Amino acid sequence: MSNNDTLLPANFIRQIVAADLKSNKHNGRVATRFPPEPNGYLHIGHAKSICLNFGIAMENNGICNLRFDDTNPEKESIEYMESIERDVQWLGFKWSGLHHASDYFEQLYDYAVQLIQQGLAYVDSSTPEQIRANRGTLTEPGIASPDRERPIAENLELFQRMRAGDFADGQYVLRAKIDMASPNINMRDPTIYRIRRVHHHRTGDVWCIYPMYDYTHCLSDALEGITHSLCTLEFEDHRPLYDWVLEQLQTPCHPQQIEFARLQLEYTIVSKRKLNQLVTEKHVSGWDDPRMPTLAGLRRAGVTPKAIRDFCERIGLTKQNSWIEMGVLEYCIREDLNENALRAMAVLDPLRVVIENYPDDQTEQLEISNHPQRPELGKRTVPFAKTILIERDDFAENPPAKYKRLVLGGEVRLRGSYVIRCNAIIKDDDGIITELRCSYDPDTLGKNPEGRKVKGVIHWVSETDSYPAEVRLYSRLFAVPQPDNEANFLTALNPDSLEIIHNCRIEASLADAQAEQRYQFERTGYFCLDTVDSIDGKRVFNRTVTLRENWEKD
RNA sequence: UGGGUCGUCGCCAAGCGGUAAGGCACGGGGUUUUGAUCUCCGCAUACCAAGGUUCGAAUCCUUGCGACCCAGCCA
Repeated sequence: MSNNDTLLPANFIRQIVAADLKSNKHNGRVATRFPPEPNGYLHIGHAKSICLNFGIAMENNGICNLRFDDTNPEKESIEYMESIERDVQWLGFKWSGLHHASDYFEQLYDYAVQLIQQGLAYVDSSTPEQIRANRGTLTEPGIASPDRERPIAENLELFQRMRAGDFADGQYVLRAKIDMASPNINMRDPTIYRIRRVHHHRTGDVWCIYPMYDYTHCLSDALEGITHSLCTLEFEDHRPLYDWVLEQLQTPCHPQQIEFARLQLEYTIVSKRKLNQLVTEKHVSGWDDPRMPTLAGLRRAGVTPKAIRDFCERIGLTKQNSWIEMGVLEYCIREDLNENALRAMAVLDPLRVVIENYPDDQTEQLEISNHPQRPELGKRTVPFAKTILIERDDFAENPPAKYKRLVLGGEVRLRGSYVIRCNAIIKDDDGIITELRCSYDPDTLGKNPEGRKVKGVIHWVSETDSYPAEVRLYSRLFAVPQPDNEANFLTALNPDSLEIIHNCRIEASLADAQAEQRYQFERTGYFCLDTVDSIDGKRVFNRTVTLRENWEKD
């Protein structure tokens, strides 16, 4: 038994694979695949499936393919395909083979011909409406199409002519001949080929007939030698059809389909249709808007691949429909960022502080640790001067109970610097505080003052040796836990999901912040440079997640 | 009221007949130049319900109840 068996939590799929390995069901092979349809960007729900499929393969020295389920060219595109490849790699996985269902179109066609020859498929001229009407209902059996007993030779000729383009779109379909009375509606002679004159992003105009998912997926799995075909719960009813197709045809193998519950995350949606709607109706800036649950969005927000992988492991894997609280994802993000993000100071809402007893033209280059628990991450230089900026709400004229920041006549520690005392408040004509006059204790750099305790610590930047920046504070995109349950999910959008702050000041070391670097703006949250809008010297930072807040804000 | 699937702590989730793991959340204590981190402690006599089998049941059986999925020429 390897270490993995003791370190990784048990789940029912790991158990099935382990049992199959033990019984030598697939001659010791484990082969999985991640099979997205390229009709949208990958989201956090796909991450669960990616981690599962690639994870199962890696844990067992198996292989995992990336396969595009590109059988419906109407909705698919190259852009989506490219984004999917990019996102899977970013998440940290490397596929064994890169395949497309469209690679198998010729073989799929040949298999269909075999089905016809075996009397197990027929060309139907019924209209979509007739097919639906004759399918029966959940409680009543369907009735046979008049074409169901069409002679094999005729089916063969018609199917060949469907491919040749002799017929109009929709004029005929190829149907599997199974059981119109089956209690499982998927088995009531499902359509397996339709005529559609649509340009396919990979096969161009070579085909005018396209195979359906149920027919394509099982055969693609078999052709790739997949051992465990993992999919979500809604396909449980399709498993009999998956197995039926493979049982009728001579295929390289017969993979086992196993279903698991898809991810449902509170305060978000993972419906590609709805995500697409958010993009096209401009409720967000794009598929990579940092509020989107897409991998591209999470990446731009500063979430790390490691955090997402950790999340996918923590949430477990079962067949139970369940809702994961946002707190779990946030915990995973903070855990990684707390350990690895460089600390820095940024003042979001600056208030000027003049230190009256500090020399006018003096500037000190203070050395401050990049990480309080990890000295190996080094130090940075932060300039300190007579005039500094602090966070406006780190001062209170009328402090609430237990307030431990700066108050008139009180002391506070400037992080990595001196202890200062507030001596006076200066206001403008409207009564707005414009400046604080303070004094510093020169004997408090790197040590605590004697004879008294200074509880509060606040962050700051030098007024002259700091830089302007735009900071974008993101919070949950939706205001309700289950937006999908709303009559119209758009009404559940959180109007305050983005707050843009223009006049922030960041410490000098942040001037050359790198795109991939994650920072903790101390006492504020985790941030990273926005890769899209930080241009021409303009610095834009995205908040990935706040720091945990254990105290009651007033 | 056809078929499929699922019901263990607020949210996830182990458990696979021998007497309820763990994580998140939450509450409380300690450390701390981030109200962060870290750390210690607490948190299901109880497993949808009711019967039954057994020395022993969350685990087996029976009957209920509840939830989710399926009637695309989507995947």
